[in-house]
Amino acid sequence: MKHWLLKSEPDTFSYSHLATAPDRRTVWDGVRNYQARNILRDEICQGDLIFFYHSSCKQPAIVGICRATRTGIADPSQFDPASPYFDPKSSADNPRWITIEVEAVNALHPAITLKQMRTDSALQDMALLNRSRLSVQPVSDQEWQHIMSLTRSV
DNA sequence: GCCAACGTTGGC
DNA sequence: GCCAACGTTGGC
Repeated sequence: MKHWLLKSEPDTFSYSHLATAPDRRTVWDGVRNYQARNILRDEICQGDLIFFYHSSCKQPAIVGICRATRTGIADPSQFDPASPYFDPKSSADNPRWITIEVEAVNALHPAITLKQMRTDSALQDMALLNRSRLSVQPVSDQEWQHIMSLTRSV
């Protein structure tokens, strides 16, 4: 099983939004970057565990864990003209944006802040620190285990 | 709000 | 296919 990291702006969709959603699940819509799409479409497998990261906020941090419950979903927002993520160049028989469904597993206490990760020698190769704009990222087994050792999931 | 990094668009 | 212009992300 591989590990991943998803970014979300908490003002838009926070970990607690996920944890209180019906079935604690949501379709991860709105990703419109091809590299991120390729990871969602080709690499994340059902059952994979994923860090939930809060970006563009006061304290950027990994705040929870979720699990990929379904894969290969055509992002419904690409077909919705009222959505900011509408893509007129996409079609139902050849959807451009493929995503996953995720389910909340646990919040992390404490959350692991970006600041803390930046100063942790075990985490210097993290994509988060080096490919900071990518909104769907791989997390190595070592990085995952290390971060888990710094916190407890509740 | 600023701005660096970097992805995308479109003219040529 | 190049690359300048432009748009977006996201930390600070």
